[in-house]
Amino acid sequence: MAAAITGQKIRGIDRYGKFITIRLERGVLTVHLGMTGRLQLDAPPAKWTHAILTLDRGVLTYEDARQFGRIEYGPGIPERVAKLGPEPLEITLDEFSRRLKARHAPVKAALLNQAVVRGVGNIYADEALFRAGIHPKRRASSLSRDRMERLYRSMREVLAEAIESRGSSVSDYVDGQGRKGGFQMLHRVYGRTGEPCASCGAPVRKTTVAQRGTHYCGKCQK
DNA sequence: CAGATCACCTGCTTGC
DNA sequence: TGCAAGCAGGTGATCT
Repeated sequence: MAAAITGQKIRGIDRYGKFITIRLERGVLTVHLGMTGRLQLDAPPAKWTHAILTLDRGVLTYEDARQFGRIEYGPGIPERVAKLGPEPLEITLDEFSRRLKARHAPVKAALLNQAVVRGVGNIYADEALFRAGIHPKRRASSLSRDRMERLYRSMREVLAEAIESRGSSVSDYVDGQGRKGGFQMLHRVYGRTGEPCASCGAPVRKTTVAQRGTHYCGKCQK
């Protein structure tokens, strides 16, 4: 990969779901941060730095303690990435409804499934379901038209607000400039197990859906 | 084919 | 204090 990309200019940087795509002159670097990956400019090499890209101005490093992330290089984005579902901030309500209606899995599992929509992760699935008043284990196909619309709006609202707050720093997340995000302050259920629900006061509960920790209000979410 | 389960890793917190 | 277990922003392979 080093030999293939050396000397190429960076033509643009975009995002595709949870993937970061760095467009070069003859190919594309496709990056996924996994759980603990970080792309940083001018950060000194550390214990878990796996890639060092020397640029004309500065050094771009990839650091990842858990090593769940990856960097791929090819003529375009990989096929398995290209065929993921639509962007949640671009999809229409009708298309969103069609896709969820086709899923028998718990609605939270469907939201996390990147083939359904691309980009919704564990925090934002929990937060969107809370705002929509929908129980995470309810079958996606069982959602009424009204609930489907509430979930659609909540998902987009949560993502837009999280982006505005530059993400959620639950433990160690920092952006490319090394700054922590601020959305964790606005989480209503994620990481708030046992605390009173912001809406009704009942304690926030925690369960498991699709092998992921799942936070919800048993009283507000049906 | 959709859905469920497990595997991949390190590091931090919790409980005995 | 020490140590084992449990848990964490996510996919991807492999089962049923």
